[in-house]
Amino acid sequence: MATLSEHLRSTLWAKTLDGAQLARIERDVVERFCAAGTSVCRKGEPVDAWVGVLEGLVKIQTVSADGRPVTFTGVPSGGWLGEGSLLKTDPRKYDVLALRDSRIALMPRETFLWLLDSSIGFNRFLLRQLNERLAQFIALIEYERLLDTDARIARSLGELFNPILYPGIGPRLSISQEEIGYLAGVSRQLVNQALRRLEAQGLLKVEYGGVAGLAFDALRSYGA
DNA sequence: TCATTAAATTGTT
DNA sequence: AACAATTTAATGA
Repeated sequence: MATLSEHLRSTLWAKTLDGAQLARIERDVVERFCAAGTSVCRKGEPVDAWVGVLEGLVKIQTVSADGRPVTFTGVPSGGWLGEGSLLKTDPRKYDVLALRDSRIALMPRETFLWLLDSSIGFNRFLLRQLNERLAQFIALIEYERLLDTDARIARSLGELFNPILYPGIGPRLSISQEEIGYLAGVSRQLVNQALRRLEAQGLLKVEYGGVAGLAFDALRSYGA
């Protein structure tokens, strides 16, 4: 199993840092284990760290007034989240839940702000990530109104394979159909049927415990 | 290495 | 939601 240090060095943003910067990151970032089903951080808490997913899968969601959970997006290995909340002083506006046993990295706010002041490469990474996320949420509104099961699942998978936000993903995504259901907000049965239809269209391959060979672009624009 | 068992996941109703 | 079939992982000979 890769160490925290190895994980940090392999992130996109760390590649642009010099030795001294990297040394401070490795000193300040702490690792936390989150078991499947437990929360990584909760809505309403003060935001004191940038959150990275070293291994595993988490989802970002809020709970609506009538108690119905609404998932915004999933974040797999290699993803980082919460930079928006770190730049403001408001409490966190959403829950982050671990869908699987996950190793989580926490970069203290102070370190995050220091990096922001000292590394152009880090700023470039953040700008790219914020821009990508914005596009993602615009697309989300579009699909929310379509309410088509196949399209929602295609979009969810397309997000999880977004190479800009989540560069650590390989050609295969290990995710059960049940987990896809949680992310897309549909039942496992519908996920199963939708996956078969998507497979029939050549957009992906259904495998045991995961999906492979995804046509990333086609999935993201599915139904459009 | 192989056989057996348990656990996880999938496919169907 | 429940059930059966399938795949993987774990165990021990």
